[in-house]
Amino acid sequence: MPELPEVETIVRGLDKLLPGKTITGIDFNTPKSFPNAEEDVKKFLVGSKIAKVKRRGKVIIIDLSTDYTLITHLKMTGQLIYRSSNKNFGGGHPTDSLVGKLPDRSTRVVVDFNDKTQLFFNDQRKFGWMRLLPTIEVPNIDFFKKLGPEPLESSFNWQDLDKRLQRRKNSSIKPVLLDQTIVAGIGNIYADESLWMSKIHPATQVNRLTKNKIKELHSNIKAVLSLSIEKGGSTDRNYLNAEGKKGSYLEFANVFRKDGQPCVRCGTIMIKFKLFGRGTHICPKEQKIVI
DNA sequence: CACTTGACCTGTCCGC
DNA sequence: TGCGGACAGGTCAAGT
Repeated sequence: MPELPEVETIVRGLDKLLPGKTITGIDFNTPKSFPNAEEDVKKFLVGSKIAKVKRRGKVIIIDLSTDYTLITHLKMTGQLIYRSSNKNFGGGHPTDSLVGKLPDRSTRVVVDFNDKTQLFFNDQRKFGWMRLLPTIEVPNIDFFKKLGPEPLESSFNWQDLDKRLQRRKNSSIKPVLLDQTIVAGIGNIYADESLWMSKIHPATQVNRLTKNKIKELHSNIKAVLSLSIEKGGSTDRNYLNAEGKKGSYLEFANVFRKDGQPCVRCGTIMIKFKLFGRGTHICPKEQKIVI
């Protein structure tokens, strides 16, 4: 589910809501979703205060005031939803979020705070996880060690992208964009969108891309991710932000889930097909494979 | 090593 | 309505 813009939206929401709160309890019963031993988690977590919520790539990092950190990967269907109270739900209160009463059957973890508010980690497909680890260990986990640069940092220039893409010069561009060790945070939606904007066929070999195309792709990746953050991310089916609300980026998408509709640039009917196991959307006229 | 495929899960949608 | 199959935004491990 969530890619960089969705994770960024959740993080911004949680960072406004959580810092300063003290954890008074935590409950989880799906070992896959929280692999630490329950007694360790309770011992190290209960009584500590939330210091800061941030992210790296698609991983959410919740720093505690102790030497511990809670990290979460939402994978396809994970949600982190904060609730100040359940008592208004089901009654149609105008400020209610779009989810119903929590916990529900996909709730994997519940964190309780001192002011009676709660954080729910919901994950229908159980691909996601939450882990508690010493803060000093966070940069050492495999995922972070191999992770590529943050595409929205101003230091990430087109030459960086070029150099990293060339490590996979015989591969098609789309799976390379999805590879988190090349660039962090791009997923299926924003790969399709940035390739459409750059008029690049997703199966094009990296070594067939001109420097100008890579320059264009670099700037379009930044543009697409920034616009989506501005719109609160993409809600296709599962995604909700920290307050349980949807994102509206898909209303502004040009190609993702737009198969059967005319391309806004040239009017050609856009198509969807499977590429390396992923649903892939293109304008068949403007995105041609360069041989 | 570079590259591709399948597995991990559950829910939903579509065609018969 | 029921049933089987395909599909879903992400990563890994295992295969070639």
